[in-house]
Amino acid sequence: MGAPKQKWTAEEEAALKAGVVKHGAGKWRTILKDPEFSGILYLRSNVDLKDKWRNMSVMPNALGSREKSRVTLKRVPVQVQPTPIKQEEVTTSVSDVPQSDEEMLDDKPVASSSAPNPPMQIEAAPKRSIVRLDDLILEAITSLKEPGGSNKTAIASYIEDQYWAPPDFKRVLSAKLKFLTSSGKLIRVSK
Amino acid sequence: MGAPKQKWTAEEEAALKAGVVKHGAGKWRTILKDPEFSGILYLRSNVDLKDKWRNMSVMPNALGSREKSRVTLKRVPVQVQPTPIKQEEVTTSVSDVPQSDEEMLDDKPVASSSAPNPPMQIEAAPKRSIVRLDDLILEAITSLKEPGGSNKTAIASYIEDQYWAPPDFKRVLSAKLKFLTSSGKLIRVSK
DNA sequence: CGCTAGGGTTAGGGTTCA
DNA sequence: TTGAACCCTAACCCTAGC
Repeated sequence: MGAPKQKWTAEEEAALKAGVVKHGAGKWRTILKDPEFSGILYLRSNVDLKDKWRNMSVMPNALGSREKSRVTLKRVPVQVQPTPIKQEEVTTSVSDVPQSDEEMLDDKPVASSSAPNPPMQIEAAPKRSIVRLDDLILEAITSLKEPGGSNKTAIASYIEDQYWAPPDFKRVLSAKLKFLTSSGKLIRVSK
Repeated sequence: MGAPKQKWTAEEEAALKAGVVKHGAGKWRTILKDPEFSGILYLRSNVDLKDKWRNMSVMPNALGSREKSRVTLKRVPVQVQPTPIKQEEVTTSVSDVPQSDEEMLDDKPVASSSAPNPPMQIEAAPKRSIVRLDDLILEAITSLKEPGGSNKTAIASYIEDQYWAPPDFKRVLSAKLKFLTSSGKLIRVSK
């Protein structure tokens, strides 16, 4: 058969994201021919880009499928243990951040009054926006391509320029960047 | 719950084998739709076929040759790797179609004049080796010192001789050389 | 033909269960 | 503990419509 199956690397994903920012989603052939990305994506086809973008855009499990109380429940067994946070894949640049991330974004007054004994599992489903923010930051940094790392302001400007941002976005971003850098997920953010 | 685990019968296994002989491994849906087998395999899905074939293909206690590194590579620790080339993961999505285009690059001698790709500033993650591959190519060319530049086969041989190379290394190298020459980073010299 | 969108299929890691 | 059976889904294929 043909190719054994090539997993996308973080580098390639970053290039694709940057390419979409620059040329727009749907301009796969254009992105591929852009010298800025061809060096990284030279092994991929325009269709590969399209497919990858499609499943990158699929948000983590859309809730709603209540028809299965399946596997997710299963992984509760050991919960008393002070198990260290499971390490994520290291090859990712700004990876999906494990739980301890909430500190800055969780202001939500989730009104779940009569919860007798809330199962404080590590498992939940909240951090959608957090993952998203990681992606945006990555996108900003890769697009800005400033030697030595981009500064906070530039990153904020970039994101606000490309997307709609909520009123307190700067505060959130600031906290996020602080977390990412202090935890070693981002090398450094100048200034 | 739903599926109590359906053991495969000898008849089903025979049908699967015959199906693979007739249509080839990987053509699971095709096998399933073939009237010759659908009467027997009607309880199975294409995925079932694939899984069963995988199980059947597992050789008894094969301490697989060079494939043992798979597990080791799964989760890369956070640190700079001192080892030479380790893992490449790439390939075009070209199927078994005779890409005459790519073959034309074969045997074309090349000489250097290169420039490395700029690394990204996001975190010292184990990055995949586009840069390293450039270095290896350069090393090969300079070491070989062939007047007029080295051809692709010689470069591949040199690298494979000096380092461990993944199974589809030649394809990767081929694509890389094609990119480097077409983008002007390597100058092709007529033999 | 080349390209993109979108549905369909496969490959391979992971999980469950006897 | 092991391996067969089954699940999840990224990666890849096929094809209609332009």
